[in-house]
Amino acid sequence: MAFPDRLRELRRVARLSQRALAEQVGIDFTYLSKIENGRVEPPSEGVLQRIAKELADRLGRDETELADELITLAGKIPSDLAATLSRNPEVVRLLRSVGSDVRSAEDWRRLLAGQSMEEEPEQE
Amino acid sequence: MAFPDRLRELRRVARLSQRALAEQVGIDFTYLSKIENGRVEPPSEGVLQRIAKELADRLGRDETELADELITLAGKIPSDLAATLSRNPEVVRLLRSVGSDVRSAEDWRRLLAGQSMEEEPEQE
DNA sequence: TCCAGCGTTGACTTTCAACACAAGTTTTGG
DNA sequence: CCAAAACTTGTGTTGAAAGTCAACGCTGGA
Repeated sequence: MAFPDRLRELRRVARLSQRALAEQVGIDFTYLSKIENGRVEPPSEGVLQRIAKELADRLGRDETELADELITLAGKIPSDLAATLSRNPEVVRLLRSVGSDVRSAEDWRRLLAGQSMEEEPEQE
Repeated sequence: MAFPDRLRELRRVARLSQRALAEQVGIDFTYLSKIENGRVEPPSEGVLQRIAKELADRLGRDETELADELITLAGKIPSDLAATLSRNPEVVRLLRSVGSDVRSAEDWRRLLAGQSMEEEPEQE
Protein backbone atom coordinates (compact mmCIF):
# COMPACT_ATOMS: atom_id res chain seq x y z
CA MET A 1 0.00 0.00 0.00
CA ALA A 2 1.29 3.39 -0.97
CA PHE A 3 2.02 6.12 1.52
CA PRO A 4 -0.81 8.51 0.67
CA ASP A 5 -3.50 5.86 0.91
CA ARG A 6 -2.09 4.44 4.11
CA LEU A 7 -2.03 7.84 5.71
CA ARG A 8 -5.61 8.52 4.76
CA GLU A 9 -6.64 5.18 6.09
CA LEU A 10 -4.95 5.73 9.41
CA ARG A 11 -6.43 9.17 9.78
CA ARG A 12 -9.91 7.87 9.10
CA VAL A 13 -9.60 5.03 11.55
CA ALA A 14 -8.50 7.63 14.06
CA ARG A 15 -11.69 9.53 13.32
CA LEU A 16 -9.95 12.74 12.46
CA SER A 17 -10.75 15.18 9.69
CA GLN A 18 -7.93 16.56 7.61
CA ARG A 19 -8.49 19.89 9.27
CA ALA A 20 -8.29 18.44 12.76
CA LEU A 21 -5.16 16.42 12.14
CA ALA A 22 -3.46 19.23 10.27
CA GLU A 23 -4.11 21.61 13.10
CA GLN A 24 -2.65 19.27 15.69
CA VAL A 25 0.37 18.74 13.52
CA GLY A 26 0.82 22.38 12.72
CA ILE A 27 0.44 22.34 8.96
CA ASP A 28 -2.16 23.67 6.60
CA PHE A 29 -5.04 21.29 5.97
CA THR A 30 -4.84 21.85 2.22
CA TYR A 31 -1.29 20.61 2.35
CA LEU A 32 -2.46 17.47 4.07
CA SER A 33 -5.05 17.01 1.37
CA LYS A 34 -2.39 17.13 -1.31
CA ILE A 35 -0.29 14.66 0.60
CA GLU A 36 -3.16 12.20 0.81
CA ASN A 37 -3.76 12.60 -2.90
CA GLY A 38 -0.13 12.15 -3.78
CA ARG A 39 -0.06 15.55 -5.42
CA VAL A 40 3.08 16.41 -3.49
CA GLU A 41 5.97 14.45 -2.09
CA PRO A 42 5.51 13.00 1.37
CA PRO A 43 6.28 15.63 3.99
CA SER A 44 9.45 16.10 5.97
CA GLU A 45 10.42 13.69 8.69
CA GLY A 46 9.51 16.21 11.34
CA VAL A 47 5.96 16.46 10.07
CA LEU A 48 5.76 12.70 9.79
CA GLN A 49 6.86 12.37 13.39
CA ARG A 50 4.17 14.75 14.57
CA ILE A 51 1.56 12.98 12.48
CA ALA A 52 2.65 9.68 13.94
CA LYS A 53 2.47 11.07 17.42
CA GLU A 54 -1.07 12.29 16.98
CA LEU A 55 -2.30 9.14 15.27
CA ALA A 56 -0.52 6.78 17.64
CA ASP A 57 -2.15 8.65 20.46
CA ARG A 58 -5.66 8.13 19.10
CA LEU A 59 -5.06 4.61 17.91
CA GLY A 60 -3.27 3.33 20.95
CA ARG A 61 -0.32 2.29 18.88
CA ASP A 62 3.33 2.68 19.65
CA GLU A 63 4.47 6.05 18.41
CA THR A 64 7.94 5.07 17.29
CA GLU A 65 6.70 2.07 15.42
CA LEU A 66 4.03 4.04 13.63
CA ALA A 67 6.52 6.75 12.79
CA ASP A 68 8.84 4.16 11.28
CA GLU A 69 6.02 2.73 9.22
CA LEU A 70 5.12 6.10 7.79
CA ILE A 71 8.68 7.20 7.25
CA THR A 72 9.72 4.08 5.42
CA LEU A 73 6.53 4.11 3.40
CA ALA A 74 7.44 7.65 2.49
CA GLY A 75 10.66 6.27 1.04
CA LYS A 76 12.80 7.90 3.69
CA ILE A 77 15.00 6.66 6.47
CA PRO A 78 14.53 7.68 10.10
CA SER A 79 17.29 10.16 10.80
CA ASP A 80 18.51 8.40 13.91
CA LEU A 81 18.93 5.21 11.92
CA ALA A 82 20.76 7.11 9.26
CA ALA A 83 23.07 8.37 11.98
CA THR A 84 23.57 4.84 13.23
CA LEU A 85 24.50 3.69 9.76
CA SER A 86 26.91 6.54 9.30
CA ARG A 87 28.62 5.58 12.53
CA ASN A 88 28.74 1.92 11.53
CA PRO A 89 30.16 1.63 8.04
CA GLU A 90 30.50 -2.13 8.39
CA VAL A 91 26.74 -2.40 8.45
CA VAL A 92 26.64 -0.44 5.23
CA ARG A 93 29.16 -2.82 3.72
CA LEU A 94 27.09 -5.74 4.89
CA LEU A 95 23.93 -4.34 3.38
CA ARG A 96 25.66 -3.68 0.12
CA SER A 97 27.18 -7.11 -0.06
CA VAL A 98 23.75 -8.69 0.00
CA GLY A 99 22.57 -6.32 -2.67
CA SER A 100 18.95 -6.27 -3.61
CA ASP A 101 16.64 -8.25 -1.43
CA VAL A 102 16.91 -9.43 2.07
CA ARG A 103 13.58 -10.66 3.17
CA SER A 104 13.31 -12.26 6.56
CA ALA A 105 15.39 -12.48 9.67
CA GLU A 106 16.07 -15.98 8.39
CA ASP A 107 17.91 -14.59 5.42
CA TRP A 108 19.99 -12.49 7.71
CA ARG A 109 20.92 -15.35 9.92
CA ARG A 110 22.04 -17.49 7.05
CA LEU A 111 23.83 -14.54 5.57
CA LEU A 112 25.81 -13.83 8.69
CA ALA A 113 26.53 -17.48 9.26
CA GLY A 114 27.93 -17.64 5.76
CA GLN A 115 30.44 -14.86 5.83
CA SER A 116 33.04 -14.17 8.39
CA MET A 117 33.87 -10.50 7.84
CA GLU A 118 36.78 -10.82 10.20
CA GLU A 119 39.19 -8.34 8.70
CA GLU A 120 38.58 -5.83 6.00
CA PRO A 121 40.66 -6.48 2.92
CA GLU A 122 42.98 -3.50 2.93
CA GLN A 123 44.40 -3.11 -0.55
CA GLU A 124 48.05 -4.02 -0.73
CA MET B 1 38.22 11.57 10.89
CA ALA B 2 35.75 14.09 9.56
CA PHE B 3 34.64 14.18 5.99
CA PRO B 4 36.38 17.38 4.87
CA ASP B 5 39.76 16.31 6.19
CA ARG B 6 39.44 12.84 4.80
CA LEU B 7 38.59 14.17 1.38
CA ARG B 8 41.55 16.50 1.39
CA GLU B 9 43.80 13.69 2.47
CA LEU B 10 42.62 11.40 -0.27
CA ARG B 11 42.99 14.08 -2.88
CA ARG B 12 46.54 14.83 -1.80
CA VAL B 13 47.55 11.22 -1.77
CA ALA B 14 46.15 11.04 -5.27
CA ARG B 15 48.41 13.95 -6.19
CA LEU B 16 45.63 16.13 -7.48
CA SER B 17 45.11 19.82 -7.01
CA GLN B 18 41.68 21.11 -6.11
CA ARG B 19 41.46 22.54 -9.60
CA ALA B 20 42.37 19.29 -11.27
CA LEU B 21 39.96 17.19 -9.24
CA ALA B 22 37.19 19.72 -9.51
CA GLU B 23 37.54 19.82 -13.25
CA GLN B 24 37.35 16.06 -13.62
CA VAL B 25 34.32 16.00 -11.40
CA GLY B 26 32.63 18.88 -13.13
CA ILE B 27 32.35 21.35 -10.27
CA ASP B 28 33.97 24.67 -9.56
CA PHE B 29 37.27 24.46 -7.72
CA THR B 30 36.23 27.10 -5.23
CA TYR B 31 33.33 24.91 -4.26
CA LEU B 32 35.71 22.05 -3.62
CA SER B 33 37.77 24.34 -1.45
CA LYS B 34 34.78 25.14 0.70
CA ILE B 35 33.95 21.50 0.99
CA GLU B 36 37.42 20.66 2.21
CA ASN B 37 37.21 23.49 4.71
CA GLY B 38 33.82 22.45 5.94
CA ARG B 39 32.37 25.80 5.02
CA VAL B 40 29.51 24.10 3.20
CA GLU B 41 27.69 20.85 3.59
CA PRO B 42 29.18 17.83 1.88
CA PRO B 43 28.13 17.76 -1.77
CA SER B 44 25.36 15.73 -3.34
CA GLU B 45 25.69 12.00 -3.74
CA GLY B 46 26.22 12.41 -7.46
CA VAL B 47 29.23 14.61 -6.92
CA LEU B 48 30.53 12.24 -4.27
CA GLN B 49 30.24 9.37 -6.71
CA ARG B 50 32.22 11.21 -9.33
CA ILE B 51 34.84 12.22 -6.80
CA ALA B 52 35.10 8.62 -5.68
CA LYS B 53 35.46 7.46 -9.24
CA GLU B 54 38.30 9.82 -9.96
CA LEU B 55 40.12 9.13 -6.71
CA ALA B 56 39.60 5.40 -6.84
CA ASP B 57 41.04 5.49 -10.31
CA ARG B 58 44.22 7.22 -9.22
CA LEU B 59 44.57 5.33 -5.98
CA GLY B 60 43.87 1.88 -7.32
CA ARG B 61 41.05 1.43 -4.85
CA ASP B 62 37.64 -0.07 -5.43
CA GLU B 63 35.31 2.64 -6.60
CA THR B 64 32.17 1.45 -4.85
CA GLU B 65 33.94 0.99 -1.57
CA LEU B 66 35.50 4.40 -1.70
CA ALA B 67 32.19 5.94 -2.63
CA ASP B 68 30.56 4.29 0.35
CA GLU B 69 33.28 5.58 2.63
CA LEU B 70 32.83 9.13 1.45
CA ILE B 71 29.06 9.00 1.43
CA THR B 72 28.74 7.62 4.92
CA LEU B 73 31.38 10.02 6.19
CA ALA B 74 29.26 12.73 4.66
CA GLY B 75 26.44 11.56 6.90
CA LYS B 76 24.39 10.27 4.01
CA ILE B 77 23.19 6.89 2.91
CA PRO B 78 23.92 5.50 -0.54
CA SER B 79 20.66 5.87 -2.40
CA ASP B 80 20.51 2.26 -3.52
CA LEU B 81 20.88 1.11 0.07
CA ALA B 82 18.24 3.56 1.16
CA ALA B 83 15.94 2.05 -1.43
CA THR B 84 16.69 -1.43 -0.11
CA LEU B 85 15.87 -0.33 3.40
CA SER B 86 12.63 1.26 2.31
CA ARG B 87 11.64 -1.99 0.69
CA ASN B 88 12.57 -3.96 3.78
CA PRO B 89 10.96 -2.39 6.82
CA GLU B 90 11.84 -5.36 8.98
CA VAL B 91 15.49 -4.47 8.58
CA VAL B 92 14.64 -0.99 9.76
CA ARG B 93 12.90 -2.43 12.77
CA LEU B 94 15.87 -4.61 13.46
CA LEU B 95 18.26 -1.71 13.28
CA ARG B 96 16.12 0.33 15.57
CA SER B 97 15.77 -2.43 18.11
CA VAL B 98 19.50 -2.45 18.61
CA GLY B 99 19.47 1.29 18.97
CA SER B 100 22.82 3.02 19.10
CA ASP B 101 25.75 0.87 18.27
CA VAL B 102 26.17 -2.31 16.42
CA ARG B 103 29.80 -3.01 16.04
CA SER B 104 30.83 -6.32 14.61
CA ALA B 105 29.22 -9.13 12.74
CA GLU B 106 29.40 -10.86 16.10
CA ASP B 107 26.94 -8.43 17.55
CA TRP B 108 24.63 -9.09 14.67
CA ARG B 109 24.76 -12.80 15.05
CA ARG B 110 23.98 -12.68 18.74
CA LEU B 111 21.26 -10.19 18.06
CA LEU B 112 19.57 -12.34 15.49
CA ALA B 113 19.95 -15.44 17.58
CA GLY B 114 18.32 -13.62 20.46
CA GLN B 115 15.11 -12.52 18.92
CA SER B 116 12.72 -14.45 16.81
CA MET B 117 10.80 -11.75 14.96
CA GLU B 118 8.41 -14.34 13.69
CA GLU B 119 5.19 -12.40 13.69
CA GLU B 120 4.70 -8.71 14.09
CA PRO B 121 2.60 -7.80 17.09
CA GLU B 122 -0.53 -6.42 15.50
CA GLN B 123 -2.35 -4.38 18.12
CA GLU B 124 -5.46 -6.12 19.30
C1' DT C 1 -33.72 25.24 1.03
C1' DC C 2 -29.41 26.38 2.71
C1' DC C 3 -25.62 26.19 5.37
C1' DA C 4 -21.91 24.12 7.75
C1' DG C 5 -18.26 20.95 7.74
C1' DC C 6 -15.24 18.35 4.74
C1' DG C 7 -12.30 17.84 0.88
C1' DT C 8 -9.86 19.38 -3.49
C1' DT C 9 -7.32 22.43 -6.51
C1' DG C 10 -4.32 26.05 -8.67
C1' DA C 11 -1.53 29.81 -7.95
C1' DC C 12 1.60 31.86 -5.13
C1' DT C 13 5.43 32.46 -1.55
C1' DT C 14 9.17 31.01 1.11
C1' DT C 15 13.04 28.36 2.18
C1' DC C 16 17.02 25.92 1.27
C1' DA C 17 20.55 22.99 -0.81
C1' DA C 18 23.82 22.99 -4.20
C1' DC C 19 26.51 25.10 -6.68
C1' DA C 20 29.19 29.30 -9.62
C1' DC C 21 31.62 33.73 -10.02
C1' DA C 22 34.86 37.43 -8.72
C1' DA C 23 38.28 38.93 -6.03
C1' DG C 24 41.68 38.41 -2.73
C1' DT C 25 45.44 35.80 -0.02
C1' DT C 26 48.78 32.23 0.70
C1' DT C 27 52.10 28.97 -0.83
C1' DT C 28 55.74 27.18 -3.69
C1' DG C 29 59.38 26.41 -7.03
C1' DG C 30 63.17 28.50 -9.57
C1' DC D 1 62.77 37.56 -4.47
C1' DC D 2 58.83 36.93 -7.36
C1' DA D 3 55.55 35.11 -10.47
C1' DA D 4 52.42 31.67 -11.02
C1' DA D 5 50.01 28.08 -9.13
C1' DA D 6 47.17 26.87 -5.39
C1' DC D 7 43.93 27.96 -2.11
C1' DT D 8 40.26 30.74 0.46
C1' DT D 9 36.28 33.65 1.04
C1' DG D 10 32.16 36.80 0.26
C1' DT D 11 28.41 37.13 -2.58
C1' DG D 12 25.13 35.59 -6.16
C1' DT D 13 22.21 32.30 -8.70
C1' DT D 14 18.96 28.70 -9.43
C1' DG D 15 15.81 24.97 -9.24
C1' DA D 16 13.19 22.27 -6.39
C1' DA D 17 10.99 21.25 -1.97
C1' DA D 18 7.81 22.71 1.45
C1' DG D 19 4.11 24.95 2.58
C1' DT D 20 0.24 28.77 2.48
C1' DC D 21 -3.80 31.27 0.63
C1' DA D 22 -7.99 32.03 -1.71
C1' DA D 23 -11.49 29.95 -3.89
C1' DC D 24 -14.43 26.35 -5.29
C1' DG D 25 -17.43 21.84 -5.15
C1' DC D 26 -19.71 18.17 -2.62
C1' DT D 27 -22.65 16.21 0.91
C1' DG D 28 -25.82 15.60 4.63
C1' DG D 29 -28.74 17.08 7.86
C1' DA D 30 -32.30 20.59 10.22
